[in-house]
Amino acid sequence: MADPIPAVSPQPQPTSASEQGTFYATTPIFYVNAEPHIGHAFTTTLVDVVTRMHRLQGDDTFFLTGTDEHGEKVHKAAEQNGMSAQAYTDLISGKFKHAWDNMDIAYDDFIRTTEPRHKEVVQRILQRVYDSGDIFYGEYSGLYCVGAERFVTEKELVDGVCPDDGKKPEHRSEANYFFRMEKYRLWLRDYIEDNPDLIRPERYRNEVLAMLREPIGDLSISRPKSRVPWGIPLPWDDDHVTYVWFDALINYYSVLEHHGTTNHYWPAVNHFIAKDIVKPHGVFWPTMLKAAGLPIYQHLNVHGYWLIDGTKMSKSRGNVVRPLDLQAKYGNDAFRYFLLRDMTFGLDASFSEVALAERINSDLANDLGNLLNRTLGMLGKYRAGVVPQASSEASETILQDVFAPLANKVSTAFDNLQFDRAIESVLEAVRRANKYIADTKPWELAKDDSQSARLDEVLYNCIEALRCASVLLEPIIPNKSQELRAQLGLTESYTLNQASTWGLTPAGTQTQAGEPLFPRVDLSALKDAINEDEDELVHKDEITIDDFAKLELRVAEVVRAEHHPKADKLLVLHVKLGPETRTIVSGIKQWYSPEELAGKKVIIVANLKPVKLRGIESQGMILAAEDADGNLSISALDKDIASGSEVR
RNA sequence: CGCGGGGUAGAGCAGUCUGGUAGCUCGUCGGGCUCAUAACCCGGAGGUCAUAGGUUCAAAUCCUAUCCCCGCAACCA
Repeated sequence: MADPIPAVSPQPQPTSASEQGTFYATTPIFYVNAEPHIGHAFTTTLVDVVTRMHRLQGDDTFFLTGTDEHGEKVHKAAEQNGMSAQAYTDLISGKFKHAWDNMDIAYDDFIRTTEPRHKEVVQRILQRVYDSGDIFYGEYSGLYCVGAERFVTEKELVDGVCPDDGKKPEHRSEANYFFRMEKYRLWLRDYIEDNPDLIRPERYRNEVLAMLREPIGDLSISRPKSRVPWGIPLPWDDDHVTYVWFDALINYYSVLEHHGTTNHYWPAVNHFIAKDIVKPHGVFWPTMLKAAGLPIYQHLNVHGYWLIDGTKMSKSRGNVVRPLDLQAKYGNDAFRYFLLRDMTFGLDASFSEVALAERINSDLANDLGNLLNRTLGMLGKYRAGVVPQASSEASETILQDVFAPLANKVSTAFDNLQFDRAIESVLEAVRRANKYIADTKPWELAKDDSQSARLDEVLYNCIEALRCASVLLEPIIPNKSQELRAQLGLTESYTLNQASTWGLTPAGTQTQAGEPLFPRVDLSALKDAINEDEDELVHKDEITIDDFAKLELRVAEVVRAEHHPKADKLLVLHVKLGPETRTIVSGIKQWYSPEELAGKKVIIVANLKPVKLRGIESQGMILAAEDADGNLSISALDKDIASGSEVR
């Protein structure tokens, strides 16, 4: 592999452990009841990167994303916004599309489940499964909560009443169609046992296997149109619409049907999802496919969550940094690089602006960007910016040897979902190139005319290292990779294979040194800014004395307190308010024990509309202060005063 | 006993499946270099691998128990 003679026309060869050929990758279709957030952005970016890597390998790829637009919640959200369901879904779906376009997401198709091309396929598959006898009509009878407009389970009930509205649910039965999912449970279990790579990483495979140890029941797949009008009608019964999964999951398949490429791409389908939807994708979807007589997907790849600043996102602080704003602030490429580099696939990772900035500085600015800068700097000074002819007899092949196995290594790591390691291996090579410059000392070679050929060789090696690194990182930082090569004077695109082939930059190429590829982020300024933000208070709109007069604040004496029987974080306080007694449910269990509250006088909001909390009515609210670190302290009175006294 | 993840250097993490010299990045300290974006290169310091017990010639890794942290879900009025 360490061929000292630069290859002139390398033969393309498979570079990866994965089969060359087709690669079909999907994100989930995102539900349109909220705008895109970091989670959506991550999955989509991930799939974009993976697809680009396969394209670089020469695979025929297809990348699908889209939006899930049916269902009760969408219907309601549209009503609340005073819009038709269609107009509402158009709006939100457009926001997703716009976000992806802004982030250089190169999807091949964007499916919306409200499109005719999708509906048609869903109905066809439903009919097929219905005809084969795996869908049956049943009365779903259960406890229906009118206030919440949904069925509740026995388990959910709190003291026999609905956890949502605190009223007793009524018995109701509803006609539903069911998919005989349980019938396929043991088949699926065996299938997963026989295909260890079906669900990855292993922890999620184990999780699905655990689900399959117990009966999974049959899956309700319809809702009466009278109650949920926004959905795909069942082909054999117009009074019912398809419910959630039988509609949504099929998108992965319906798009290929629409394009007539099912046979081509389907066998290579890779689903990428976050860990919250493992069950539908790991259990519902394969049994649905099986029942429809379709082959099972190749891989279900499950990633973890991005935690914001380690734990919580605090609404009370004005400084909550929204990750998608940072994408705009630091640029798509740096943002993508961070997302892929700083998460171990399958595990949760922590997102923070400082971590992002540190990653940019160390990897992209200091290592990669600076390598380009110093190389072009020397080339400009010593060779007028023209790529020299490297000697045909290389005296050393250090860098060449470092990059030679890299395409394979990166490709294999990608196949194993080890994106962070793939990136790290490229950066290792970049660091090696920086060391190479320190070791060979081109600035000294430049002073000695007899070393001219040696200097040519060293400079040429640096340029090749940069070219190769840019190709290897292209799926992750597509724009900056091209920019890097543009500075090298290279405009053509390369295959992954050519990232491990030395000598492809033609001698005589005129380089175009430009702005630093990734400017360094001023970390101390950033940290100062973050600290300042923390000190700044965010004020609400000014109110008048009349606004304030609406509040009825009173002194209440806690008679006794107890743990809420059905909640982790709530205490139930019995307070005396002058002649009255009241029950107040409060989320302060983490900070106060029932014993220490007894006898305390506190300030409460006395005219707050009562509400049931986990089954117990709360008739007021205790005033308490919470700081940025989550410490909580309830209001206290300076001197003893009669309970019931009004506070102004 | 709701589901799940984690505890490895000051910080962030890999390594655990498959036992065999505890590793990476950042930070820090010292040195070098001057082509470069206060960069880059070399070296040092810093670890009872959460705890206890067990298996083993050998345990971060396998087994048992315990403690602590976190996420999801249900409720912080």
